[in-house]
Amino acid sequence: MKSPEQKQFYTITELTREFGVSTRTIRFYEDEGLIQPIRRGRTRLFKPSDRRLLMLIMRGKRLGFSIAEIREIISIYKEPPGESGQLKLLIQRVIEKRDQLLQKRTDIDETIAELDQVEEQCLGRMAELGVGT
Amino acid sequence: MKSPEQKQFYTITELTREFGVSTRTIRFYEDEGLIQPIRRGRTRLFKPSDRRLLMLIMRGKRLGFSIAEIREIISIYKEPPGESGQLKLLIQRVIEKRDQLLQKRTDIDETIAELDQVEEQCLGRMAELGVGT
DNA sequence: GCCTGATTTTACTTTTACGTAAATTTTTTG
DNA sequence: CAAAAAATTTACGTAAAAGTAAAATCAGGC
Repeated sequence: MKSPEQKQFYTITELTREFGVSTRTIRFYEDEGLIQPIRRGRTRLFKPSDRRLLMLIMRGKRLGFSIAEIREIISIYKEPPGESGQLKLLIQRVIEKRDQLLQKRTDIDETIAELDQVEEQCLGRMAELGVGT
Repeated sequence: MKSPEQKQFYTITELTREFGVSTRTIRFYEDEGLIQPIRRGRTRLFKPSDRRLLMLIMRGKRLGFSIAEIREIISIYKEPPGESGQLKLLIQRVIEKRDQLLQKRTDIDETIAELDQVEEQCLGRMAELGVGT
């Protein structure tokens, strides 16, 4: 059995529905060089690899990365490990990005901890008032 | 002994240096109602509480939250737990924000895992080449 | 008390990430 | 094949988050 729904190609509107964005947005990402759908005539055809790139892009957006930063991240995945000097550079870039992400995770954990405190206070106050949750 | 460097007031330039932003940025946050420094004449004086708010703002920015979203988060902390209905609403808002943050953390963990893989491949390739890290 | 540098206000500009509209294909469907 | 629906190109518009410039004002040191 093949994996579920492994389509050859996706149309632009299929992808706008899946990711909840407009055609303008997807074409914008193409203009920015983040994806390169092939063409049949003028119409764009998106391969599964384009779809995976879109998933990466959306994830980057959720994390507050700019298009430029998302481009960097994508290029890290693309880079074919070549010559030794390049490899060292690539590792440097990996380390940088990971540090950024670790900082973000710290920020998130702190914020969640604070929100937990607020919630606890609320629940305590509600218990005092004799209110059910 | 008092805690280290507990100043009464900070000037705008002290804060720009500490947070690595411009005066324009700090005034912009004031215009947006995120902070409310007091005035001596026309000059702004920032209290430790304003400084703490700026820390919250910067953290929000690092996480890719918009000014509007940062305003929401700040207002969660400010909200004095009042009446029962309000408390329930506040808890709802806490839960929403926390869900957003948990999603972000998932995104981060996935991205870090992928970066780790890239790094491993690089290191493997370098070992093949007989190159030291 | 004046000079120098910091601060403020006002207003126009810029960049990013798309939105929107119009005119033109292109594709699909009856 | 004709009509409708979908996709494309081109171009201008916009909101958010500041940048920047100019002119005026203020504060602190000598």
